[in-house]
Amino acid sequence: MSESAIRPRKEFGKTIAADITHRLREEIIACGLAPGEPLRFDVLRERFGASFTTLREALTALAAEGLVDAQEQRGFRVAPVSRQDLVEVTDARVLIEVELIRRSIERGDDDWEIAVISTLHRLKRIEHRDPEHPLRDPEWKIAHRQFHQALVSACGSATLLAIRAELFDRAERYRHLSANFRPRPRDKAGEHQAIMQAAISRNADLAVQLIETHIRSTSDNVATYAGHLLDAE
Amino acid sequence: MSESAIRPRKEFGKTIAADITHRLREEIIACGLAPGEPLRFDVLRERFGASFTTLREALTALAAEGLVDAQEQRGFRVAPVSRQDLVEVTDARVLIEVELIRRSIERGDDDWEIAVISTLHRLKRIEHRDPEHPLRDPEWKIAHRQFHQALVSACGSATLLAIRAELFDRAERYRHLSANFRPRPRDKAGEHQAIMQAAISRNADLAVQLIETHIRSTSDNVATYAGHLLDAE
DNA sequence: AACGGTATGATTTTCGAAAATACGGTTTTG
DNA sequence: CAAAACCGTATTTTCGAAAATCATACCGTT
Repeated sequence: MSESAIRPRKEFGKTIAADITHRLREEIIACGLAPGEPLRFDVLRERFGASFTTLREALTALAAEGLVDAQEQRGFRVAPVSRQDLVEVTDARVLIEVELIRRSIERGDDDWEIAVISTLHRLKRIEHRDPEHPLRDPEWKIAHRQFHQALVSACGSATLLAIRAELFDRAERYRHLSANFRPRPRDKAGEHQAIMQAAISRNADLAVQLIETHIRSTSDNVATYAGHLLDAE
Repeated sequence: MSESAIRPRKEFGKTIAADITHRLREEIIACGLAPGEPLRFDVLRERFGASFTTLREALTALAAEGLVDAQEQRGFRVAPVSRQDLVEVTDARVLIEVELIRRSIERGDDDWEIAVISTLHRLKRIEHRDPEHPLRDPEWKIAHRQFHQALVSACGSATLLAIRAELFDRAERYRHLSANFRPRPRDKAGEHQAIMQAAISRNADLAVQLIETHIRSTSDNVATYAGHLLDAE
């Protein structure tokens, strides 16, 4: 039953507003819309084919997520980037992700172990198939996100998971920002493997330490190779 | 120059949407709109005097804050309450607030100390003036919020402060929920005083312990006296 | 009576026009 | 000459009507 010909757009979610929100979010994270760039309605209207009101709703939602900056009576713009913001996001991620990993290792059942193992497996297969700059590959991005999501999925708190997801998105935008200037991705595959093993063997202290290093070194990488973009604002 | 006759409403923020968002948030927190209650546009339209679109924008923003539940194609409703949600909110608050108190005590300067002392002073004066159920007094609510805000204000992370503020709002709704059934407020004044002293004397471990107890006992109170409302959903 | 499908009314969602506001360049005034 | 006031344009913000969708009651069939 192919409905793809019937519904022209609206790939995600039932309402147009939810779909636009999703597409805008993706585009901001991927830096297809540059940080600080003004988001004028005429432009968005043409680009996304939705009306003022619908776009406004999407922008409002993204403003609450921290990806868009709303200036009352003066429109919206893509949230600017800065060293300070990168530090804050990294810091908050460590605080929360560390706690969620601990809880997941404490509470995770068989399904959790299976999810962690299988998402890592898919991630590795994608990396093997195409070992170059992974951020350019949408499939890698999804698989990477799902592996990290699986790791914390057994924490038992939807509230903290939602907060974590927002911070993950904000951090991923910084990764994209530096992707064009980074010489070579470091050994992420190995790190992911080690994190998985620590988690499955219920070695919470080790998993926590690995995750913290993983997050911080990614952030350091961004600060190093995209530094010129962070100060220019 | 009294403009109050010119602009009929719009007390907070420049745009109507921001104002409606603010008023709706207050009303949901104060349980003037009951948890789970459907938010139909006709009703809201009459109550707040704004158009569909403007209301929709406000509801979208509040949905991102976790105070409103958006069901695609089936409208909005006030976010439901539950024991599970109360536990999650309490838990997340402890995790974050404890960390922010530590950082504030570490980094707070003279202005921070002054803010902590003066906000507590105002809170105590209001309590002294009118020592009965404080949640009914809007001034007490504001002063109470400002004291707790001041305590963490020197943490240095706008990102974490924003998350903390959302969780504070969600927790305050639960406090209102149980306010009508609680026999007598316990000795909050004394707790606040002790927290202030621990913070000012830079005794981080003590301050952290007091804050955690403060948050958890408030939550326990809610669970005890509003338990019937939490299970009924 | 039970079931499935359909028409009807209620409600949400989307749209583009209209009003309100900000921006930039020009003139006016002290 | 500098600063303030003005005016036209660009842009955002708000509105209510129109389209889309959902919920319910109704009807015919088994």
